[in-house]
Amino acid sequence: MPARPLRADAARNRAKILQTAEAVFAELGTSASTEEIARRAGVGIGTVFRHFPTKESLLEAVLAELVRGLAEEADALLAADDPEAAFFTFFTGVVQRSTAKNAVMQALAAAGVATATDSDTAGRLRAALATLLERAQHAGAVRADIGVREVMALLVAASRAVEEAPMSLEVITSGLRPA
Amino acid sequence: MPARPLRADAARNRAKILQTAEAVFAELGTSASTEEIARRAGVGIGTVFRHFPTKESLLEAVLAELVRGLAEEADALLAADDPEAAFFTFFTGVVQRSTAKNAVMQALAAAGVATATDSDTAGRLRAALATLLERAQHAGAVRADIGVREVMALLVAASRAVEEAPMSLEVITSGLRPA
DNA sequence: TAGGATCCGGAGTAATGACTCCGATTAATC
DNA sequence: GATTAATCGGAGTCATTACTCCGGATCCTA
Repeated sequence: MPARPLRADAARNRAKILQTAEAVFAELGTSASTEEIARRAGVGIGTVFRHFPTKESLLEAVLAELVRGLAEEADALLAADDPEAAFFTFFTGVVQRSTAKNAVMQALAAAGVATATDSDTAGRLRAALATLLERAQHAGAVRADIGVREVMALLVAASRAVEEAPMSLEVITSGLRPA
Repeated sequence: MPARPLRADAARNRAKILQTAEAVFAELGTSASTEEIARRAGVGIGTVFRHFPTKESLLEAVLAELVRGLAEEADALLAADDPEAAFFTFFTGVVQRSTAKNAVMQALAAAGVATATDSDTAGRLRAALATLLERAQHAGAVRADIGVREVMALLVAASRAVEEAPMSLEVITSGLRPA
């Protein structure tokens, strides 16, 4: 993306910071200090702020990474044969894997997804999810009166609830099925 | 509760602070500053800290108030005839009324309810909710494989999801019904 | 209504956290 | 290996907050 490619050490640090930030935000919440992230990443604070001039921009970058992962997953499932399995695999998969990522998921919800992430990726996720949903609805596996918006809200809700009571996921997915 | 009753102005201020704090936490999140609360309540910062020596203690007090309200509501519904209506009235009522209180609800969930509140009130809520749930389950209106823990987790989850997508409440309550 | 106990207000303190700056360091190029 | 431009590290700045302290205001009692 930048006109000149990053120097080797710069690229290494940038990746390390991003990866560490994701872990720290997940563990300590989005209010974790930038210094903590720098320490764990093994770099100076200055380095963090050169790559991400603002704490918010760092959060956005982490979010973008997350959304990209989700989008890839959804894309992959578009090829599946069984629309019901595809949809519910995505749903439960995301929820179960996000057990530790709730702080970020929360920020994701608050930011409305689209605004915080580069809209290409967010759009891809949204589009893939929309297709998964439509197919599942068409196959009669998911109630017809909800949209992508509801599914995303319920994804976030389920992710949190599952931490408190794992059975919640079952309740929510069962609620997604036609009455 | 205190050996000596509070002076009139002290009692007035205490109540005003509690009430203001609930509103501010709901509007700005639990990270809202104590000064903001003091300003809106029309008292000095010192006054806030005399009544609640710690910000955390203030949050706990607000939480206790909230839980007390919920407990009363649940108690009131114990007298109802129709177990199904009683349970779902409580559930949807709490969710819809909590639209603005999510920050506190969240803290409530994080604190595990029982720890943060004086356990009497929390216990009362828990007991009343347990009864509502059991009766509804006995009447075949709610799936039998969940407990109070799940219901509370889903209450919080639904409260958040409803803000993003109102239809989510429908999905979750429908998931609570037997398969 | 006077006296004393209680309570109030808000300037001040200490700690924390986001962000800046620049001398030291390192990677790319010859 | 020498040069230079990009990058790094972390001490320092500024703003924000939770919390303290005490002179003055307010309430209760006799």
